[in-house]
Amino acid sequence: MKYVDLVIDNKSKATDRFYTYRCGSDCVSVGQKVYVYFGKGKALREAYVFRVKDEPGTGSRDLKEVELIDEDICLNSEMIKVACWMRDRYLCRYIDGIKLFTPATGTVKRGPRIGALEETEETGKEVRILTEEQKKALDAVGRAIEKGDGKRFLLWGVTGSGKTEVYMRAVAKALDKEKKAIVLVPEIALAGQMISRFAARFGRENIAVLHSGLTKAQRYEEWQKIRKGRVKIAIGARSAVFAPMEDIGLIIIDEEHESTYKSDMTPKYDTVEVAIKRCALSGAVLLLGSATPSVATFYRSEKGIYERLELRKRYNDVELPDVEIVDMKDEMKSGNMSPVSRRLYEATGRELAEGNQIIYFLNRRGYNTCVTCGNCGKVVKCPECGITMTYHKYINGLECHYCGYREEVPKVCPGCGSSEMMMTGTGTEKIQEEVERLFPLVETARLDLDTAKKKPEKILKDFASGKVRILSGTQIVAKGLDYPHVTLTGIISPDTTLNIPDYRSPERTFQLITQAAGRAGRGEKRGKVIIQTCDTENYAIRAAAKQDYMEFYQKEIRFRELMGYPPFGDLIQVVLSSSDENILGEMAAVWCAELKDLLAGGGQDPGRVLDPVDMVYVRKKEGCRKQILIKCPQGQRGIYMGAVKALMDRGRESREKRYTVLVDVNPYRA
DNA sequence: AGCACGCCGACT
DNA sequence: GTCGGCGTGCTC
Repeated sequence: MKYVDLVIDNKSKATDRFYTYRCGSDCVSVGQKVYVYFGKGKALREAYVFRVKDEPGTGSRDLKEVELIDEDICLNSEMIKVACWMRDRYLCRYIDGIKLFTPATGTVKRGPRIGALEETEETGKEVRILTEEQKKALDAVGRAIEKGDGKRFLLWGVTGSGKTEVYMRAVAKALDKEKKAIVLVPEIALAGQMISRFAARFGRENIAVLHSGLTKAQRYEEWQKIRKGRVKIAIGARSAVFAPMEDIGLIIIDEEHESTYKSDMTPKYDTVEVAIKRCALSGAVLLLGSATPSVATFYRSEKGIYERLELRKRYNDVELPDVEIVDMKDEMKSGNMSPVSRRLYEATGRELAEGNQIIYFLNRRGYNTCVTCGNCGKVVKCPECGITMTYHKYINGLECHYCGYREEVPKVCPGCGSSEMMMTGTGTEKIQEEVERLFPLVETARLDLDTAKKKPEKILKDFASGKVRILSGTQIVAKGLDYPHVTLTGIISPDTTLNIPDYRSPERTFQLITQAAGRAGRGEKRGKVIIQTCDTENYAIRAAAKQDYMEFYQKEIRFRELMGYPPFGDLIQVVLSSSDENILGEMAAVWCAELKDLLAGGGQDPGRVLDPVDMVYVRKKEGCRKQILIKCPQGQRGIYMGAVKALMDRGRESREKRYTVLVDVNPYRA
C-alpha cells in the first residue's frame, strides 16, 4: 500500500494544497494523473500525484482511495518541480502550472495531421562551412552539452550571421549524446521557417510541433509523440517550453528579447525563466539567441551568469547600412506637414530611379490614431477598454486596437456636442496614402495586420517580384523580410514606441530600429536608413543609428541600476480592480499600507512599494483598475513575494470582497 | 469550484 | 406540513 499527496484539478484557490489518498497500486509515480472522489462530490475528479509515500503521515484520519490511474497522461518529477516553482514565482496554483504541461483533453476533434499541414520544402542537405566564430560558439555549447552541467549561453549574433546554423549543429550534438532538444521561436509565423530548416536537416518524423494554433487533437498527437520519446526535437512558440520531454540536453530560445515570451494569461510566466528552471533541474544547456539581446540578458552575460558567444561577421561580408537621422521638428518649422520628410522623399526618389525597392516602417496601424474634440479636448475612447480609438479609412470607422470594438466616427462630440472633431496622429494607412500621393507613378502596397489578414501572400509576392516598389507597414515588415533589392528603409516615427510610458521603451525602440534597419542592403548594394524623429538627441535613437549595441547598453544599464529596475531585482505589479471606484480607492490604500508594513517588519525599505496609480487600460467589465508597483531588490524575492501572497490569502478569507487582485512579476508593461 | 447542510419564508 | 431560496463551510 502506498500513500500519495495529490493536487485536485478544479478552479478554486481554496483547494490549492496537497490531499493524501491511499493507493492500492504500487506502480504509482510522481507526475501521474489519477482519478479520485473528492469532498461530497459524486463524480470522479482529476488529480495529479505530487508525492509518493510509504506512510500516510500526520493525522490518522480515514483516507479515501485513488480510483483510477491514467496511463496516457503522465508527467515526471522534473515537471512537478517546475509547477511547484511556478506557484511561488508567479503566485499561481499548483494546478495552473501542471495544466501547462498537459495536453488539452476533452472533445477530440480530428483535425488535419500536422505533417500534411506545411509543405516541408526539402532544401536539400545544404551544409554550410562554418565561420571561425560559429565554430567557436558551437565548440563551447558542445562541450557544455557533453558535460550536462546546465550551462547557459547568450549567442549574440547580428542578422545574417548564421545563428540558425549554430542552433542546428548544437541540436545535432545533443542528439549524439542521446539527449533531446526544445527549440523555441517567438511566434507561430516564424515556427514554419524553423521547422522547414530543421526538417530538412533532421527529418520531419523526428520533430514535434507545439503551439497554440493547433487543434486539440493535433496538440494531443504531438504531445504523445514527445511524451513517448518518439521524437527527439520539439519546436514551437512559448508554450513549447512545457514540452513533456525527458532527457532534455538543450533548450534553444531564438530572438530571446521578444515580448511574446512573456505569457499574458495566468500564470503570467516568463519563458526564459521557465527554461532556466528546466535546464537547472535536468542539466540541459540553455542557448539564448538574439541580435539585440534584452538589457537584462546582456547584463547577465556581462556578469558571467550566461557565457556570451558572439557572431559579429555577416555572411558574404555584407556592409552595414548608412544611417541618417532627420529632425522632424525642423521639417515642421519649415512648413512640411507631411509625415514624410524632404530627405526621405528625395532619397526615395533616388532609389526608385536606380530601380531599387523601399520599405517604410511605422509601428501603428490605422489612418488617424486619435479623434479629439476641438472644443472641449475630449478624446474618443473605447467604451469597453477605455483606450484611444483609431480611425481606419478602409472601414470608414473607429476601431479599438485592444478589444476590436468598432463604431462610427461621431459627427458631434459625445461630451459637449461641438461639431469640431479633429483627426490627428499618423498610422500606416495614412502613410500609404501619402506615399501614393508623393510617388503616383510607381506601384505601392501596405502590409500590416489589416492587409495581412486578407492577402499577405499576394503583397509579399508582388514585392518579391519587384512589381511593388514601395512597401509600407508595421512590425511585420521589420521582421523576417529578406529581399535583396531593398536599399532604403524609412523609419517614419520611432517616437511612437519611445514615448510609451514604460521603462523598457528605449530598449524596444533600439530593437525596432535595428530590426527595421536590417531590411535594407541585404543584397549586393549597400543599404541606407533614414530615421525620422523629434527626439534627435535620444540615446536609444543615437545608438541605434550607429548600430552600436554596447553604447546603448551601457547608458541603459546605468539607468536601470539607478532606478532599481530589472535586472537589478524584480518589478512586482499588483493590480486591483473593482466596479466600485470608492471601494477600489480604499482597498488600494489598504493594500499599499499593509504591504509597506509587512516589508518594514521584514527589515525591508517600505519606500520600494510605490503608491497606487490608475491604470491606462480600463476594461468596462472590471470597472476601474489601479496598480501598485513593488521594486523587489535582487535576492529578496522570497520576502517580497511572501508579503504579497500573505495579503492575497488574507483577502480571500474576508467574505464580501468587492474587488479582485492580480499579480504580474516583471509585467510586459509597467 | 462543487456540493450538502440548514435555517427561513411561501404555498399546497 | 414541505418545497426551495441561498448563506456557510469543507474537501485527504
